[in-house]
Amino acid sequence: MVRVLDERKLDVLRAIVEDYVATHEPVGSKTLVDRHNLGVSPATVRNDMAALEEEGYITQPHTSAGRIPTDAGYRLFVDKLSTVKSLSPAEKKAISSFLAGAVDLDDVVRRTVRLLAQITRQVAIVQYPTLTRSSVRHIEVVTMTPRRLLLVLITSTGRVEQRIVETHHDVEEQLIADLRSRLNTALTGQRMTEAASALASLPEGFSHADRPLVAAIVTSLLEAFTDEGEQRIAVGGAANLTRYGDDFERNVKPVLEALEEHVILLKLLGEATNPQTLTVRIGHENPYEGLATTSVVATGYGSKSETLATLGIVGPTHMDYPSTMGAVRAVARYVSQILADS
Amino acid sequence: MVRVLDERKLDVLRAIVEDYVATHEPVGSKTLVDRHNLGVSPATVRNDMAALEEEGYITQPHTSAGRIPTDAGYRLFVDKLSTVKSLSPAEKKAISSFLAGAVDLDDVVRRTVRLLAQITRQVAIVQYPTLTRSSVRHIEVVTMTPRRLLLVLITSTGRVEQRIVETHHDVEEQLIADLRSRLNTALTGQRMTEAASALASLPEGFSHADRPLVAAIVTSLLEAFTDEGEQRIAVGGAANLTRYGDDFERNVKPVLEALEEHVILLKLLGEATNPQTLTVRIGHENPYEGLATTSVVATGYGSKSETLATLGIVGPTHMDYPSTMGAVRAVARYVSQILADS
DNA sequence: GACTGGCACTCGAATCTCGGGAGTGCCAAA
DNA sequence: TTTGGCACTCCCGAGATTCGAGTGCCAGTC
Repeated sequence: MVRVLDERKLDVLRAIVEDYVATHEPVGSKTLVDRHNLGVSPATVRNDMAALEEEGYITQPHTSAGRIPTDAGYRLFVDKLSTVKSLSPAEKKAISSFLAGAVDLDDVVRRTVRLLAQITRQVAIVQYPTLTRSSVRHIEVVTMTPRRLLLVLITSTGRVEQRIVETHHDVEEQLIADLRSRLNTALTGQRMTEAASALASLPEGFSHADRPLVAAIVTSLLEAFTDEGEQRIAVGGAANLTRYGDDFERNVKPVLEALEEHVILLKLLGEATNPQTLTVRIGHENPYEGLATTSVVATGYGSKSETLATLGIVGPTHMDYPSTMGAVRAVARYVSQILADS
Repeated sequence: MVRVLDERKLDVLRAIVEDYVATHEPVGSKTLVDRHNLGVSPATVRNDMAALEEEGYITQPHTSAGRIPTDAGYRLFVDKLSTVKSLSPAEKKAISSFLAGAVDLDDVVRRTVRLLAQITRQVAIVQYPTLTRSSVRHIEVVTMTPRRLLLVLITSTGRVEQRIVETHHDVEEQLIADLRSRLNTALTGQRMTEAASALASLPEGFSHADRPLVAAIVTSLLEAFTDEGEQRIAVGGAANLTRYGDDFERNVKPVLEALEEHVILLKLLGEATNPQTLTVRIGHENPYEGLATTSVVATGYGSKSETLATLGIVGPTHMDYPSTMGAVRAVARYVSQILADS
């Protein structure tokens, strides 16, 4: 009965999505025919619209209004009806030179967030490279006060992690030096997971008296290795939330709240995919109530063989998917490239 | 002619401010007399109101509406008519225990922002301790690749600053070790400003061939010492912007934009005052257009003798000043205390 | 069978009207 | 100087009305 594949019906859906994204107003059959040259009459379009509504791709805010796409409509649009839009050479140039100016990892992330927010005109989210996927570059032990040590962990990705360890007795410089050299001998170059297990046998090499201190340090480092000290995330472009239109309370507030909860953000970004694959979550597909009118476009970044972390944007469901996806993909690629050079 | 000091007139102003802050609605003479026991008739209050309006402390949104305070009105209220409200013992306890759980400087700042936003229900801003006011605890030089060095600067306040230095030739481990020890001998314990000048003579101790590298490192460190690598700032509680009422575009958007521009934020926070003094900037007093309906409450934190940095909140001019000021002051004190213990 | 023009119908958005009421300013009296 | 009285202003909200974009359906044409 229902012709699933009807070329023109899909054209109509595409036109509706494009129009609605551009105007943010329900689109009617007449307008549609005027604006896009579909080569058929409004009446015909109306028939198709009725069918599309029947199938759940579009809906009417109220009788006698135009149609707007449903989440399912956007989904179909993204999956079948659109192609990711590449950036212009000028834009690519701008991205690459802007990122190239970064002085350290923090700076790379900060710049990336800024850039992504600016290009997409949406809220940008960038996760810092995960610790577990990198290896130990160096461990430093610094005496702050005689009873307080600062551990500094430097990873292969350039990330610096710090932990404070309190002791019950004054610690001698000699012991610190010893610790420092043993830690580095044992751990440098190891991947985080391996390093964690290598730590276990560390206390053995020390005198009985020093064991408690060493144990405390081991605990602290383990914590650092296993990312227990939360994932770091950078957010930018919150001012773009203005673009949501009105109904601030319902649309914008939940997003602002989510942006402050890194746990939620991580869920939104989802499992890191490789840089070739874009994840798009539309409206209700998001694992967080309150983002019913919000979509997430995310992708992983890192080397070809290994994804370091995820970045993406958050915006209203009625965003320009082809351009946004293109921008996210491009930025992810350039960041990967910059990091690969390190 | 104009009696500048009229006790009752000030009472009326106080009542207007308090009422308006509570209800966010223009307040009329009748309501005012009902709600606060002023002991006079509405007619009398009306006379006072007319005078207050004449003097520029209150205004009418339109004829035949109640009055709302002007910026000048809030200013007078803050300066003369209100006393900073202390927190309850329970709240103090909560603050102190929440902050005590912090594991490092970053964590202290993150927790502070969160706390401040939560207590005041406003947007919180916390500046990281300024580098220039702290001293060098330790400098670490790490080889990342043979031609790429990572400098890690650890300050007395526990802040960790990193810089990458590229070289033209491979660098030998021996040289690195030499550098590390000389840097630390020369700089450890020095204040940033002194350290900067001590750096100048560093290259002298090295062979001619090594000079370029040492010079590059010196440049990089100087940059780090002098805070050129921008001030770090943490922001939280943006979701509280909902509290502004409507007119999103005019009130909320500029604030969101300002929050992303650290340069602007620094100006807003203003010169660090000592922890005893609260700075309040009301509406147009702010050095940034677009914050006409916004006030800033800020104060410094750090030790008694020395202010490390500034923290504060940003909110609508019609905020509850006594409570907000109390909260900001309290948080600043507790943070100072936590940091002093380090 | 697919498309089209025509037509009656629906219903939200914008405009208007209008009365109620909160609030004001002014004045004369206490 | 304070107060009660009073006329006046003007915002706000509740209908009432109009307007028009958009729809669904149907009969006619290719």
